[in-house]
Order: sequence, then C-alpha cells, then structure tokens
Amino acid sequence: MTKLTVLVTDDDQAIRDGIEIYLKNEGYNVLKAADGEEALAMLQQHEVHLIILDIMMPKMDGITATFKIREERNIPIIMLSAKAEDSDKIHGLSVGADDYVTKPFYPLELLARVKSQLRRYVQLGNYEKEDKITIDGLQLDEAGKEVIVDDVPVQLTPIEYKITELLMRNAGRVFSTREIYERVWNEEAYNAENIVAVHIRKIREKIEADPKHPRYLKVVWGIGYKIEK
Amino acid sequence: MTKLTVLVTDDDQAIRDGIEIYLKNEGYNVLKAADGEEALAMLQQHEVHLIILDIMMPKMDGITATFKIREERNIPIIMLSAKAEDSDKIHGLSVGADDYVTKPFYPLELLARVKSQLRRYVQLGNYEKEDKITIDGLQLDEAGKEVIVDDVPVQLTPIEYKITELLMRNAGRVFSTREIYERVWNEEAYNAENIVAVHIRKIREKIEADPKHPRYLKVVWGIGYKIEK
DNA sequence: CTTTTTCTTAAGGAATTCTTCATAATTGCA
DNA sequence: TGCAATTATGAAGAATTCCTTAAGAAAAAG
Repeated sequence: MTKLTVLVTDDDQAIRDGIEIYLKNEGYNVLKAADGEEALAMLQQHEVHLIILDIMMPKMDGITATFKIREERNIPIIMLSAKAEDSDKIHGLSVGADDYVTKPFYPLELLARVKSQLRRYVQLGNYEKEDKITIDGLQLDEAGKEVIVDDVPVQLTPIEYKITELLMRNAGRVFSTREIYERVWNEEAYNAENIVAVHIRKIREKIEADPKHPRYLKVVWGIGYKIEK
Repeated sequence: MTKLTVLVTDDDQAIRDGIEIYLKNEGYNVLKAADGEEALAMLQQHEVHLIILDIMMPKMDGITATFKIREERNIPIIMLSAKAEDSDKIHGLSVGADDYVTKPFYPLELLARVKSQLRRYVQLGNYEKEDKITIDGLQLDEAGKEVIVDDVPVQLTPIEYKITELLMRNAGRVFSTREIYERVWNEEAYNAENIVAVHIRKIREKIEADPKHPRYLKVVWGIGYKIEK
C-alpha cells in the first residue's frame, strides 16, 4: 500500500503550510497550490487522492475548480470557506464537493474529515490497486489471495500474503523489519525483528526453489528485505 | 459488459444533477426523473439497472413507486430520505428497497452503495448471466437451479445454490464468509462465520467426492473460500 | 394441519497458523 | 582472524480459524 497524496489549495501560504504539517504528520504526501489553476495543473502531473480547496481564491475560485475537476474525476474534495460567506452558495456539496469545513477550523477536525473521505475513497476501490503483479516468475494474484511461482499456485497464510504483497507492490524498495511489522500488523513494532524473520523464512520455503539462496526475497544486510524489481 | 444505466429520481434538480456528475464519471449512463410517475415511465422506455429514489416527491412518492416497481421487476432500488422523516416509514427496506441513504449524504457514500448494489445485481442477479458455467467436472445449470458433478445432477437447496453460483461465477476469487453472507442473504453480516461454514459443508457433501480434501470448494486460510478457475 | 425439508444456532474438536524462545549461521568490520 | 551484530532455523505451546455434529426453529410441501 503506497502513500496517499493530498493536494492543499489556498491562496494564503500560512494556511497551506499549516495544513501540510498536520497531514505530513499523518503520513500523507502533500502537494500545494495557490489557486484553482495551479491545482488543476498539479492534478495533471501527479497522482492525487484528495483535494482541499479554498473557495475564495484569485484567478480561479474553488467552486469553478470543483466543476472542472468533476468533469473528469471523482476524487474527494473538501472545501474551505470563511464563516461569513452565504451558507446557501457555499453549500459546496451541491456543486460537487464531498465535505465542507468553515474557517477558522480546528486542524484536527480537518484531519478527521480528510481521513474519513480517504477511507471511503480507498475502500470504494476508486483508488485501484493492481490485481495482478508479475515479477520474473513470481505472480501476485490479488483476487485469489495467492502467489503463483512459475505457473504453480502457492498458498500463503494471511500474514505471509500481506508481507509478500507489500514487497511486490513496492518492488525494489527495501523495508526494515520494523516497517514490515508496522504495515502488516498495523501496530507499533516492539521486538519485531524475530517474528518477521520467521515469516520471511516461511515465505521463502514456499516461493523459493532454494531458500538458502533466494531468487526473489532478498535480505539487504543491516537494513531489511526486498524483492527485486 | 455494456454500460450500466442508473435512474436518478428526485424532485430537486440540483441533487439530480449533482448525482449525475458522479455517476457519469464512474462510467454509468444516467437517466433522470422528477417524481415517481416519471420514473415509472422511464422504466418502460429504457433499460435501467438501478434506481435511486427520493422518498418525498410530488405526484408519486418513493414508497408508492417502489411498490409499483416491485410488482414487475427486481432491479436494485436505493432510497434517499431526509434525516428528519419518521424512521418507521422511511425504513424503505421493508417495502422493497435494497439500500437506504439519508440526506444530506456524502456523494462518495452514495456512489459506493450504487456500486455495491450493481455488483450484486450483475454478478449474482438477473442481469446478463451465463446460464451454463463449467469448471472442470463441475457444471452450473442455471435453468434447473442445480449443479452437475461429473455428469450426475445434484440437487442443492436455494442457499446452497446461491453460494455455489457466486463462487462459480467468480471462479478464482476468494470470498470471505462475511462477503458470502452479505451477497447471498442480502443483509448485514453479523456472526455469519458459522452459518456460512455449515452451508459450505453441506455443499461439499453434495459436490465433492471426498469432502475432507475438496477438489472444487477450497478454503483459503484466514480469508475465505473459493472455487479454482 | 401434518409431514418433510431446509435453515439456524451452539458447542466441542480438529487443523492450521502465529508467536516465542533458544540456538545456529552468516555478514561486516576492526 | 575474531568479534559483534544481524539474520536464519527448529521446535513447542498458544492462539486462531475451520470443521463437524446434532438438535430445535422455520419454512415449504403435501
């Protein structure tokens, strides 16, 4: 599962930067734009999973931008607006925004809404992950929750599958045992080295012809494990 | 598979248009109607695969419309209602709706429900389905609602048939007990593990030569069941 | 209304997987 | 080479998941 990216659009740099800090803290990638035009340009160039859009901006305001975005995509949009603005007009929900926060806002509230929208978006499958990944003779079959080694289906346990999935979806990248533990178990890693090592070994037993000299699941000494791209 | 068509029925044009944008982005055809009568007329003239129906509408309200539609057809219906409305009346599920969303709603949530219902309808329901599927020595006979194992017809009960159908129409894909329950029973899964397991066993008794070592209906440990492609 | 079939529920047992711990092997570096 | 750090392995008990049985409830058929 790769990092999710949020595009923050506001003409006030202080606000952009403030929001950025909170989002980065939660592990999101953050892109920034100062107006609607910039935001649209960003969308062309980067993979974005959620947009925060201020309504009042120079060049292109948030509502216009929402229309433009909605012509092409269903990505979640959260609108920001000053309290004073007319509540009918600003009810951006009707123009295609998915949620709506009035300024001034509590950063944690915005954060909660970002999370909520992303959860929906990701669960909905709008944010699609490949369901077939092939690396050399190794194939990940997402639908069947199995791995195919040289055309032979291999059953993995849930944990084994998740680890393999993580390494294959990010092939070439090295993951420390700590990282693997946190992403697969979804909890703080404490003394996780050994348990991850045990599972790695089990996976190797199943997918490697010669576990002593692994062809796919390799160790990077002192750092972690990876599957070569 | 050809494009699926959704009929959006609401007396508020802004809502109709808002929903339309999301659905079109997702690749659906969209038809619109302002009240129940219009909706029924639309149904006569066009092929529709799912209906979104507001409850409060002039001329003919959503509940009446649901009754009329259900007299003839089994297509999925999603009801919209204002939060304030009386929870007994609005519990449209009892009058034949398949799902139910309160206003104001998050567009992405509605979209998720539309997708979920359509998936059910298309994959398991009455829409464009093959009426003969063969997997190895296993044959699904839609007309006779039975399964043929090595040329020997086998009678399944309704639930058994539906489970088998789901797994065969999506051969190779793993379904959790929860998913199986929700798709077959068409309701929220609560403590569904056991009941699904019992049915699985019954099916195995009927279609497997050696239920202890199933050839078709396999378990994927910690995840669910599948029938291999 | 009675009989038969199907569905649901509960509970114990069986099988598989996960974790832990002890120990061995390997690597990088002084 | 020898040492320290890191990774690999084996085996056992704990934990989880699945299977099976059986009996009563519900639904369908007669």
